[in-house]
Amino acid sequence: MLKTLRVPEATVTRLSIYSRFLEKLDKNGVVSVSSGEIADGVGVSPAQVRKDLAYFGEFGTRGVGYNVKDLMRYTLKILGLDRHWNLVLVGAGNLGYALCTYRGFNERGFKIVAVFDNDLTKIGKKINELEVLPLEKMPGVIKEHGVRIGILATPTRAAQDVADFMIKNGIEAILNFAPLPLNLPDVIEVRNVDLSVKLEILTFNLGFKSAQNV
Amino acid sequence: MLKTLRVPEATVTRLSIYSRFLEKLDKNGVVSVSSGEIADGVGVSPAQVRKDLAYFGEFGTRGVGYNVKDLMRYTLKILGLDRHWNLVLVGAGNLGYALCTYRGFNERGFKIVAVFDNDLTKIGKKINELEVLPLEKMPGVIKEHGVRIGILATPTRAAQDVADFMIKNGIEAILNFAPLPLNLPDVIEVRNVDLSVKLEILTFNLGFKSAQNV
DNA sequence: TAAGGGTTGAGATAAAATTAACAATATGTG
DNA sequence: CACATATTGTTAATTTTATCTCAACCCTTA
Repeated sequence: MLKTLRVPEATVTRLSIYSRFLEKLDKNGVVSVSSGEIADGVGVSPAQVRKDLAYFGEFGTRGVGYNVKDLMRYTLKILGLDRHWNLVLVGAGNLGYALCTYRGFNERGFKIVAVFDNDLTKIGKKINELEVLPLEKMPGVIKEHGVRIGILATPTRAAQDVADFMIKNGIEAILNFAPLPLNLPDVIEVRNVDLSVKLEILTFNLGFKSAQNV
Repeated sequence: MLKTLRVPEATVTRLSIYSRFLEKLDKNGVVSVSSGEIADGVGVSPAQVRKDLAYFGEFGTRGVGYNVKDLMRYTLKILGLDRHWNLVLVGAGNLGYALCTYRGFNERGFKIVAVFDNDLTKIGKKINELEVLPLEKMPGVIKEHGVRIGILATPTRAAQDVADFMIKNGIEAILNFAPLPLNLPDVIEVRNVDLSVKLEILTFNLGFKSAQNV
């Protein structure tokens, strides 16, 4: 069914944005939408929207546009969000705490089922209804909850070891918040969320702007 | 001096990665490095490293490579990190708290000088040595500390209004953690850190992988 | 039913980014 | 010094991504 050959990652990223925008439209009772309206809503071109969708099929009606609810469901399905995903998180520091309590994950069907840390002062503490567990409990949790994705929110120095440990226990994909390039087998999907990189894009652009004015 | 015409954003992103890698090499006492070693270290191709650097000048020596300390300084300078940047942060929730205490910002020369929130239960509380202030105090803080960049870590519903308020008070660039597209003047630099988008890239890829196997 | 306006999907075109190739240059060795 | 090896910077080729264009199609209205 998926006629996907190779989908640019930028397309997947935008699809995620489209789908959230469509959810908002749907919540507001909007029934039909055009590529131009989606484009305006999320800040891309209408052609881009249509091209992105074209990787996966034909979802609209010529002369009419797209049915909001249908397109929302299609996009969610394409992203693999027509189901729930159980996650594990390692690192019960401030960032780990924030991620555990982040509403945005739940809204998209993600559930953190366990939090791990090796810091004895953190083990046993509660984050919402979750108790912080020692790393050694991870294998059991992964099996029990069918976890395929792990979130890495440890200090930088621990990140590589923890990532290796996750993989040894069957984790297939890692969302990495530690600011270092992980060295992992190619079959493992890794995406980095580097909190300061985007800040540095801002400072680069501000600096460039100043230079232009001189 | 900068022979910059138009630099791809991906190049700036990688530059940020390179510069952190170079800092690590420097800390480890490494004096000289080749584009191939940088490439291996951060997971890109050697040609990519050289091309990226070529946007900004000639920093290496043919047949030899790059001086680590020099290249580190050049990359930091290009990114605008040869100075300190004062930031303001709005939203004293769990994410705001985590960002305030995030070491990675400090390490790169960023300093959050004030935290704002309009939630009366949060105003007055302390995050490290910073007191959470009401939004109305922002104009003064921005002027006093020469703040040009704001971090937005509010709930989604408040994000647009807060962004408008920041801009009205002179903020030129925003790092937005709220999962919605902000509608702002073109002169304002905005970058979004969407915590769940990258998770959705992972689920997309996991789903796609399964599909391939069928 | 015919005409006009709107919108998609897809192929053609253009632009941008990445990779490859190689001349130029440095170092080390006999 | 001559030669072999290493590595950059730059140009060209390739690949990838985005934009443009327009036929096909839907809907409304007369």
